[in-house]
Amino acid sequence: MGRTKLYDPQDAIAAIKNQFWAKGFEGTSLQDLEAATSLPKQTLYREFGDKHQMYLKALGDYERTEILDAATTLSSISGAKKAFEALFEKIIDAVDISNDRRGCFLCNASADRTSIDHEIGAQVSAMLERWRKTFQTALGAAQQSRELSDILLAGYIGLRVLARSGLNVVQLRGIAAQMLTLIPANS
Amino acid sequence: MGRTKLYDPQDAIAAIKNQFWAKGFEGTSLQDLEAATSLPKQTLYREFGDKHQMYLKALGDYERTEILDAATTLSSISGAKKAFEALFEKIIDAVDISNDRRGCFLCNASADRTSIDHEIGAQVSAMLERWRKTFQTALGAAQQSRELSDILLAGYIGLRVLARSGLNVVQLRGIAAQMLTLIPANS
DNA sequence: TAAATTTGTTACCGTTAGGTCACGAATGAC
DNA sequence: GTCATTCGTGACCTAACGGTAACAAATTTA
Repeated sequence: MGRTKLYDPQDAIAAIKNQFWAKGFEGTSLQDLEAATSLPKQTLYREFGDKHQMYLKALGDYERTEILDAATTLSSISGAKKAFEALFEKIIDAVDISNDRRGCFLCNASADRTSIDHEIGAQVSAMLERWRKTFQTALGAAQQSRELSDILLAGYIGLRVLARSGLNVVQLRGIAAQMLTLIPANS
Repeated sequence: MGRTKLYDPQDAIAAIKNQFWAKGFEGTSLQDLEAATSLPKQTLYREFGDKHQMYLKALGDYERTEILDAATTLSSISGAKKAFEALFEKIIDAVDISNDRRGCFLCNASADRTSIDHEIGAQVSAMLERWRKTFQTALGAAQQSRELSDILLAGYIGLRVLARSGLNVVQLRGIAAQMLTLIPANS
C-alpha cells in the first residue's frame, strides 16, 4: 500500500501552527511553511490541502494542544480564583521568562482573519465559545451569571493582545490581579 | 508653482485607513488602495511613501479622528462611570445599528503587525499608552490606582475583538456592564 | 506670456505569491 | 518477486505583488 511517510503529520501541523501564530495568515508564505516544516510544498498540499485549510487545521491543533493545556490548568485546581490565578500566571510567566510575546493564536486570528474569511470566522467563533464555556465550568459555584465568564474572556483577550504589543510584565500582572477581584472568593 | 491637486490628501488617507482597518496590512494590496481612494498608485506613492508608511499614516489618522472622537465622548461627560458607559454604548450601538464589526483599528494592528514590523509596533505601543492615559484622565477622582485604567484598557480591547469576531450584542452589553462595576460610583 | 513645477496617466520592472504537473524512488500487499 | 500505490523532488505555471521610470497635461508664479 505504498511508501511510508518520512515525516510526522503531527509535527508538521505543529510547525505550521507556530508559523501562522507568529506571522499571521497573509504574513506567512508557502515558502515560510516549507522552511518551518522542512517539507516541500508538494507534500504540504497533498497532506493538508491549500493554505486556507492549513490555517484551519493549525487553529484546530492550537485548540487540541495549547487551549487544552490551559483548560487542564484551570480544571486541575480547586477554587475558581486560584485556578484563574494559575492560568494568568502561566501566561505572564511565558512572557517574563521565555519572552513569549506571540499572544494567543485564537485572539490573533480573531483580529486578523475573521472579517475576510467567513469559514475561518466561524471556526474562531466556535473556538471562542468553547473557551468561554471552559471558563464557565472553571468558575463553578463561583459563577453568578453568564456575564462573569464573558468579561473574563474579554479580559483574557485584552491581556494577551497587550502582551503581544509589548506591555511590560508589571502592568500585565496588574491586569491579571484586577481580573481576579471579579471572582467571588467562596468556592 | 505647479499644478493643484485634484484630490484631497485627507480624504485619501481616510480611505486608506478604512481599507487597512477592514482588511489588515497584508490583506490590503496597492490595487485595493487605488480602488478605495480612486487614485492611481503613482499618486499614492508620491503623496504618502510606500505601503509601510501609508499604514503608519493610517494609524495616525485613526488616532486623529476615531480615537479623538472617543476621547471627547469620555471627557465631555462628568462622572467616570457615566462617561465609560457612554463610550461602550457608542461602540456597541455601532455594532447593533450599523453592523459595524471592524473592531478597533489599533487593536487589530496590535494583534496583526506588531510582531513583524517593529516601527509599527512602536507606534502601536505609543498609541495604546496614550489611550490608556486618556482612560486615566477620564477616571479622575474615581481612579484608585494605575491598575484600574490598565484593566479597563484590557477589557476594552477584548470587547472590540469579540465584536469583530461576531459576538452578539446582548453578550457585548453584558461585558460592558461588568466592566462598569469596576469603576467606583463616587465622583 | 514664459518658465518652472507638480500633477495624472501609461507602461513597465523584477520578485514572489499560491498552486500544479510529471516523474523517479521507495515500500507496502499479494 | 511483482505490482500497485504513495512517497519526495524538480521544474513549471499564471497572476498578482510592491515599486519605478518616463512623459504629457495642467496651473501657478513671475
